[in-house]
Amino acid sequence: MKANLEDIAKAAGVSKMTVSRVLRGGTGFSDDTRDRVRKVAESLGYVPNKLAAAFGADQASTLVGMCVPRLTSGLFGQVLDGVDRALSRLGYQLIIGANNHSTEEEEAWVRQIVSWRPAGLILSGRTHQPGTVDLLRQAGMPVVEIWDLTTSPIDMSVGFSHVDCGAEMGQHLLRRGRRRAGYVGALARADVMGQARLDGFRAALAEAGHPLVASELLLDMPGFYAGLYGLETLLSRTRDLDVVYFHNDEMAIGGLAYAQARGIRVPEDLGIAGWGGMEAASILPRRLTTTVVPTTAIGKAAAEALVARLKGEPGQDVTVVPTRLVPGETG
Amino acid sequence: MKANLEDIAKAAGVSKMTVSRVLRGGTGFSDDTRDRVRKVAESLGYVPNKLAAAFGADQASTLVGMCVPRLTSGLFGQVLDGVDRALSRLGYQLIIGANNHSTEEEEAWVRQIVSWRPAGLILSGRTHQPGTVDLLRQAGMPVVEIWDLTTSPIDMSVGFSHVDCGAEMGQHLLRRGRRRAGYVGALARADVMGQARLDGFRAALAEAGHPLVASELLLDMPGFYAGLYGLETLLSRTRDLDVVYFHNDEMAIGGLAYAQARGIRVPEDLGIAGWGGMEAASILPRRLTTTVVPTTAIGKAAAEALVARLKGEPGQDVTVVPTRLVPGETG
DNA sequence: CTGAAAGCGCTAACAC
DNA sequence: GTGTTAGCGCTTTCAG
Repeated sequence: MKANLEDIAKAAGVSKMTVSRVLRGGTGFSDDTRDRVRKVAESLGYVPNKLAAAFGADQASTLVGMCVPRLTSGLFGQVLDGVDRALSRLGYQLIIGANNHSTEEEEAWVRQIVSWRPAGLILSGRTHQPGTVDLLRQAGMPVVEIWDLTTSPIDMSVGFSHVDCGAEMGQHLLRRGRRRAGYVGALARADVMGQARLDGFRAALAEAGHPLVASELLLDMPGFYAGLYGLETLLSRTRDLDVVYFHNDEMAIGGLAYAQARGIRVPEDLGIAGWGGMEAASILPRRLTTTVVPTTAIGKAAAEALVARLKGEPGQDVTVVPTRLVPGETG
Repeated sequence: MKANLEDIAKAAGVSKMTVSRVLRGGTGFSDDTRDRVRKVAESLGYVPNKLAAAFGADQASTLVGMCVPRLTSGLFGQVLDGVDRALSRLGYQLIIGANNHSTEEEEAWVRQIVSWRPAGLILSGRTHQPGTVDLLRQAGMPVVEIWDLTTSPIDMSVGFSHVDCGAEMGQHLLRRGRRRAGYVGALARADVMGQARLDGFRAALAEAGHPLVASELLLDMPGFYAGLYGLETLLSRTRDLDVVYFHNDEMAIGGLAYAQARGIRVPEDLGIAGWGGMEAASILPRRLTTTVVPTTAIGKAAAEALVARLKGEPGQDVTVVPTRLVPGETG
């Protein structure tokens, strides 16, 4: 990794500046010069130094940072995919981090990343440490908050309302005749967005006069086994339920497995509903009642909003993406 | 984002160098100076510029690049998680990219990332473009190839043998009395590691005198629905199978769903086996026969091997991680 | 169309 | 314990 612009310039008999212009595909050089410079660069195995470029220029790199709650979440994997595709197409590189549902960890990550002078940041959720918000406002760098809708973003927001998701599901289950609902969650209270769905769910039920009967908030990660175990625990406390809403589809599918193992008929004896819209929900023998979230579209929209802002193009500060309740055969 | 070392130096009445030493937690300053500098830095809202630091120092940043086949793969999400946890603990930041199972896309990504002068790179798979290998060797930067075992890595390798995975599963199914096996894959031939499992599987069957009866290689992503559809397609061509090996667990579970929908009894009428060890495999009414891959451990080992190399600590060039065939109730 | 000069913010090396 | 000097590789600005 030795050759730099100077080396190429010498070998090609031009100045550094001309080499720089040629290699960045600018204008202001003859075809002859261009060909000569390119050939020399190639033969020297030149690799540009973006560290120097970003530093020397105006301090803004083509790095974009993105912080997600967990890297093992299937939904966030899809969001990341949407972001990555859009960003790499536009010439940016993606730095990622996980905050483990902690705003403190998020702040630590943001401090690290901001010192790389990224072009922008994508954060998950609307809840942050005050210090994080101060830092980002002061840095004046484009920030997109995704996943959870906020009407007063730090800068921009792409998301949907978790409260509404929960409320809609509550109303749907009530329409289906369910009257005694339970809830199985995970991550304790660390996941504010899961909490928001529970809040919406609870409020919708209460409003209709059929309040939530019982809930079980596990400490675990929201996986298949947690759902199975969570339903078992919930039912050991209260048998008298006619439907259970789960933190997400993985857990709901775990709940389904428990019901099947115990001979509990779904949906006859017990309704089951999930959230997220994982692919497996639609191929189950009985399709899972769930809320489909447009994950990849959110990622794409976030990346594009960020880049639009960087290019000075007009764009919306708040983008609401629609979720869709898909009635299945389980509730 | 205005304050720099100079500003702090002036306000604290010391030199830039002293500020630099204090802020990096070095030695060579009085307690008094330290406290004063820290206070000033804090009050000025100083954010260090890693671009300048990495550039000015020795050209090696604390950035680590990692390229995975797909960001939507659950298994790679777990690997990323392992890498991220280890790396962030050690003070590095993670740049990611997806190559969509294409070595050409991988090379384009590597060229972008190398120009950020990362401390090291983690690549997935052992197959790369010649240009990629040349570039990396020339750059002399630590590289860990993960997932697919190679005894002649570019630099280091952490993985296991996909051929062995397939062979083991073939032998296991033969021991269980299966004689007419089929295979359902995805991603056509783009996924060389899935191909390797098929190769191993096929060879084990042939060796025992019960060669593979039929296989169906879909173009799709290896998901639940692809598995369902793939089994349907395979069986429409050949009814006479007593077991089917799938590209991964998602697809196997999709196959299970198809069998259930069609009244095909598993494992009586048809055995089903997957690969990967996703959590859902173990909570199915009939636990899926599969191969468990230590995803997070691979990520952790890769990150640690990289950092050991950076610190000049001795380490192994090739780390073999064991996979484990878990006999379930489906095959 | 091309080049020279200046400087981005930081750190290594050395001097005091 | 602290300061000075030099320079990393590039781009911006301005001059020709």
